[in-house]
Amino acid sequence: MKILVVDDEKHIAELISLYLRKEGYETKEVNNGREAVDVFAQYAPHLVLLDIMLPEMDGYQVCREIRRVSTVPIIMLSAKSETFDKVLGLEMGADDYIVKPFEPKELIARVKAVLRRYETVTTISPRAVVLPNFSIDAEKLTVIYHGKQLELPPKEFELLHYLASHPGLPFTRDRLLSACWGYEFAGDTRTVDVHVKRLREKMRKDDVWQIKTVWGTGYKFEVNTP
Amino acid sequence: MKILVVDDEKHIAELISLYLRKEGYETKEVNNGREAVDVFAQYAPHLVLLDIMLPEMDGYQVCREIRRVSTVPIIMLSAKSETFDKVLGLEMGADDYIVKPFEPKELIARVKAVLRRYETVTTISPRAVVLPNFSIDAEKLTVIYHGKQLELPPKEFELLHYLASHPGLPFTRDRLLSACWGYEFAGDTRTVDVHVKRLREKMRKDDVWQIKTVWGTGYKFEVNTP
DNA sequence: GGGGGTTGTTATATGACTGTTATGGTTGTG
DNA sequence: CACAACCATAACAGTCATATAACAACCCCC
Repeated sequence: MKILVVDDEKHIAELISLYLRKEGYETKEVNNGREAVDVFAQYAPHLVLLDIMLPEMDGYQVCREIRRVSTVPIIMLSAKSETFDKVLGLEMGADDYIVKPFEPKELIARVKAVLRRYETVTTISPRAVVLPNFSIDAEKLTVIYHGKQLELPPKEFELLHYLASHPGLPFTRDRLLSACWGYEFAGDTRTVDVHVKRLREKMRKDDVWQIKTVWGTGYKFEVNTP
Repeated sequence: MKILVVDDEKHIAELISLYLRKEGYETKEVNNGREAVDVFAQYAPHLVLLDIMLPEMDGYQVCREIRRVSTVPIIMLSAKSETFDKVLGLEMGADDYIVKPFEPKELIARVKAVLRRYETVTTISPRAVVLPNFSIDAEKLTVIYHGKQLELPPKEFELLHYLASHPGLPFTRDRLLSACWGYEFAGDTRTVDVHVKRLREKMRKDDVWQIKTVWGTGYKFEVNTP
């Protein structure tokens, strides 16, 4: 389980990291808001610990940005002296919050609780897809790929989005045609091949995912989990 | 400060309006959901008071529709008898909620609280757009562009303002037409193209932002963040 | 009424995207 | 190992969305 720790005070971020690593989590630390958003897309963590007070972009804004593309659980952090608005935090999509200073125990307990809660909820239909160096924002109709914003033509976007929304599942060409082109599409099924090719040549070979050919059936979006 | 009051019972809407006007707010009242969404786009209020039970489209749906295009604060209203789902309301992006019947005092207090919170937190208000060498003041209806005050025709201004208020989000021509022209506009969608062209030729190519064409969809305002 | 500026429409040009086809390569099968 | 079925690729052509330009209608303020 990967956790992204966002705090402008380096030693605090490191301290938190330490607690989490002790519990077997993998962590990454960043110290400002903009970086948090960027690193989030690259790192694709399973949980985000997010301080409110940050340079450049505050925690609420970071939270909202992340929520644009992901339903990843977020825990907000705030110093006791800062006024933390719970309603606002929840509105922006935070899952829980912790007031600093906190006991290591409490931190771990909340992290575990949120992850447990999240586990049960997110099995269905993500409107946005997030993987390391790859995320799809269905609302903005864009793909963030290795830090760059990729603008794909409509059909390619739909196809990639559909496949990526159902990782591991193979689809027949007919299925893909009716899903992305519509039922009334009467053309050749080779059309799908061509679009897959076009997608493939825009993507690197060394990603953790790829569009695989399922011989005799069609295609699937596969994520390697090493 | 403009407040949009949405309630299907006319006399209740009027009553609420009365309280608010007494406090110096400008108000507009509508009595059903669909109208609320349309009027919202035209009226561009600073806050929305939104009843849950509405004909045609309930308050949750209206809330979601508004959240598609704006971060304006929204306060939900519900009769005590109705089951108001707080979580659902917050998920849809509401900022607060009030149970009817309520004291005028309470209403005003919450309105003020939400507006205050909103003011302090959102560094970029959707009513004013600020970027390097480019800022829009929606109150004064002016654009400051590379140090000069640019006088744009009304329609061009509204279009630019609407797009710039939602950076990164693509809009269909129909959506732009109803947002900037009003829902009664019956003309051709090509109208939008022409206005975009006119805006583009008034702007430099080397700005940090631009109006981008989203093929198959419409247009978006994009800010480059290198 | 006349003139400048604004707005909406239309026709044409341009170009992006899409689908088809042909060819050659790959995979599985007997 | 040969064959058939299937798939990858490239190139082409068609289609559709958008850009552009030119015109017509409108408004409003003198």
